[in-house]
Amino acid sequence: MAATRTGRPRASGSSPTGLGTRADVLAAAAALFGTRGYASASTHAIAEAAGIRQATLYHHFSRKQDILLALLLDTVQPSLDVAAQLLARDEEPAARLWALCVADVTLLAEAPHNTGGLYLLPEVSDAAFEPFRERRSELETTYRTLVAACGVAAAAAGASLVLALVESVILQRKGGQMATLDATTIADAALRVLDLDAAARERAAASGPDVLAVLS
Amino acid sequence: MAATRTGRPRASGSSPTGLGTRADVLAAAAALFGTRGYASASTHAIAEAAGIRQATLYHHFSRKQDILLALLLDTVQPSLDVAAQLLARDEEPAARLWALCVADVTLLAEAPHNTGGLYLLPEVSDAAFEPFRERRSELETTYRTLVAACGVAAAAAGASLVLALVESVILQRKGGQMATLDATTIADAALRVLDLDAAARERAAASGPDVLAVLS
DNA sequence: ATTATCTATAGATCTATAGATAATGC
DNA sequence: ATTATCTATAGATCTATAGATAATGC
Repeated sequence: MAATRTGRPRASGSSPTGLGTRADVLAAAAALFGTRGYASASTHAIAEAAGIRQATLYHHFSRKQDILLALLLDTVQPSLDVAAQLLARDEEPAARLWALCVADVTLLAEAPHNTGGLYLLPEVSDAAFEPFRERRSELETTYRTLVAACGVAAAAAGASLVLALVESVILQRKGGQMATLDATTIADAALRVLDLDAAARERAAASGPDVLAVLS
Repeated sequence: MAATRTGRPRASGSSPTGLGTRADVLAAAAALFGTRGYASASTHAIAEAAGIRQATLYHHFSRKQDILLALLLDTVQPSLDVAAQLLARDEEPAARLWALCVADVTLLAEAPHNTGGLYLLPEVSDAAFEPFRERRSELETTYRTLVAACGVAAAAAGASLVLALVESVILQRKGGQMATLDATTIADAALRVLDLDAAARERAAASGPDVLAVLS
């Protein structure tokens, strides 16, 4: 059964991830883009970390930019999926926002190689990454919608602050510090930032875990 | 009086900033590092934007890294100055923390070319930028000290969240959106994140502007 | 004489393509 | 025959240095 693969074998070693060459390249690139930067992470260095020769990259990705684009899309998609589910439900908005924060913090905290931080690369403003920026913008819209539904007047400003708290995990990981903040701590903080009253915050934090539990 | 400068004249035009070549280079580099990234901003592109030839850069900076280092240090220094002054005063900690937040948000919001965001470049983890990282770490320590003095038990976690709110200005500017959040809004949010009681927050926000006013 | 600029370039990359090779699949 | 890898390389960079040049200062 063990899928024997077609094609010339690698010169040295085998798939570091054990998930195939595409996954090897993505993992290697995620690590290098995050630590050295996009342009400084050469296709040669990525290939070496992936256990293949430089030119073999181009059998899987036609341009270097496609590697970063794939990483960005793979990272934002799970957040978008959670956001879409929460937007469609009818629990209290504050409870759903709390659940969204917990889910996103968890995704960011547990993603290998801190891929959540890749969107901070200046190169992401390049036209090639527009498909990512569009989805990222959808995610922000969901935050804004939920914040508005919580009764916050300045929803855009509130959503910015909430997102800043959620993404503080990225900065924590970048700093190399142990993530001392757990997801619920940040979600609780988000509700305080929005200045919801104590009763509403307690209800949200109490029912939030149930909302989280129904997500697929 | 108009200081006629020595040295061969430029081939084309004159100092874009009007503040001399070093300032021209720093301004050009700040813009390009922020929009294209460190490695992708070639010394040729920086020089061109500064109105000089590529090789002339090296009369002012001996390595490309020194340009980024100068930008990073110039950006963090004013924050450190404010932080040191506030740490030495004896007003209520919450009022001083509020003032620090307002001062830092203002610096980040008004800095030309969003230089505050340069510390997010992956290349900053290189050994060459250790002098910056050390000062940056001092700034974080000041936040942590003030947060602890506010009576917050988890001071490190609290300081992380407060810094995330302050630095949300950087992300706002990166997104190209108009900065809809003003400094006091963010400082108020910081006190809520720390879960200070309403009376303490009101006192801090009331006396914060006076603390801010005495800073030199 | 000193300074800040310039032109020219060496040497070291780095991306992407061309074409060969070594497996499996039919 | 198809596939995934390999080797080799063209062409385009990019950083930093060497040395010339055109100003002012003494």
